Amino acid sequence: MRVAIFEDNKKYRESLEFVIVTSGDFELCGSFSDTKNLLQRIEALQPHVVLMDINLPGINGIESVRQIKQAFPQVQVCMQTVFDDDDKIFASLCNGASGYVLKTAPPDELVRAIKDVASGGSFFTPSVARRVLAHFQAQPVQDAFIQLTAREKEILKWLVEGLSYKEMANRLNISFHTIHTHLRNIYEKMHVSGKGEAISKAMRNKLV
Amino acid sequence: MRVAIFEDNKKYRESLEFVIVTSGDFELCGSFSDTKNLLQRIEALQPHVVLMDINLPGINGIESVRQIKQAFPQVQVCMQTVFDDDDKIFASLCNGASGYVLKTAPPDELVRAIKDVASGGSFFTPSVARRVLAHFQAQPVQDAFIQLTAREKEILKWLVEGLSYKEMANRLNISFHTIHTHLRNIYEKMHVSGKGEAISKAMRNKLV
DNA sequence: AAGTATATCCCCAAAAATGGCTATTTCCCG
DNA sequence: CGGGAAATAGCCATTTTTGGGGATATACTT
Repeated sequence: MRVAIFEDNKKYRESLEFVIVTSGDFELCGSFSDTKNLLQRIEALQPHVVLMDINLPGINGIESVRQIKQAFPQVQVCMQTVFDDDDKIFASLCNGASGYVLKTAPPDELVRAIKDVASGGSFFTPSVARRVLAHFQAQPVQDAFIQLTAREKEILKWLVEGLSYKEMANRLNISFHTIHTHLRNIYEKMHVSGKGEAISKAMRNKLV
Repeated sequence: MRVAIFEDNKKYRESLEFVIVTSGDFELCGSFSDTKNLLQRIEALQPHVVLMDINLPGINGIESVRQIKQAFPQVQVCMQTVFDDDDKIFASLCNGASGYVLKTAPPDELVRAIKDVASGGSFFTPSVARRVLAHFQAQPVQDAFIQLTAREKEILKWLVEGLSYKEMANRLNISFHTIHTHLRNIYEKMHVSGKGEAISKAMRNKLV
């Protein structure tokens, strides 16, 4: 298991190196203080996992992970930082990072994280996991009591796709009038009065 | 650290009990095979962490976590299942679960998960973490080159809100015909042919 | 000065959507 | 068995949307 490090703080970089080489499970294939020639280095070293500091001089860690994942999708990147800052977490994760470990984490958590991401899983340090979770739980209050039947959901789905009554009737092999009736019922259940409101409410409430 | 278990499979429940009592860090305060009198039990036992099977008879685990978190927000719930099914993962997490451990996970992972959630963090088993991550990285392929003018964006916004041509005309103090013209231009720029497609494309591409 | 983009307005006619009302069949529940 | 939900289908009339032609004014660019 080949691991590469990008970390500008010399002290911390050396302690990372120590953890990696003494873990017994990894081979340290590179350790750098900046992202110069980033892609060439990755290309040459062929690491399985990259440990990347989120605050690097020059091109920062967030942009780096994007570049790495674009050029080498099979390389897994695990981010590291002292701060657990929302924006940076989400920016990193959206750009392709597979893990996020705080620098305050104990060595065994780091080892664990590397193993997890290398084997195709992901690892979040608990405080980061908590923030990721908050994102899901902060979803806009859904109108809970919109209870559509299976048929109605299907028709709503096609409505959102942009089909007309006629097209839906053809697609589902039922009469135009039936579509009409269903849509009337859907609008009533959703408390809306037309296509426009129905579609945006459906999308916002994830009814489709 | 008080831990309660809800798990209908007797064998597995007993092995959970064993892990909890032998870990040395936890006090097993309750172990149940169903969710009868759920809230009363929680009330009486005052657990710090609840281990909840996602597939329980009667009221299922997903509904249970919702109820627990609503009545006792300070109680941390960690979900367990043999399946790592997308819908259930997200339903649980959105309903307030703080952790998600597969039943195939080794005991030390379970212990770790309980400690993490008890201390205010969250824990995802690596495969679950990977799926959570996938949700962030699944950026809808944005149609990059839809260049609307400010006025067009404004009209599109109201269209998504569900306003009719007439209502928009009133709102913006311009003629119905102007709305008509703008929408024609908007539809052409967006490569759509009607309200329905325009609204869903606008929402998907975050044009509004 | 000519050309282009933007916003505004208008006519016409066809196509689509909506709302009120009724009706049949099927299937499930008490 | 009777009642109710769900899916199906229809009639009628009105409103809304859409696409095809225009047109004018203003501002900014070349």
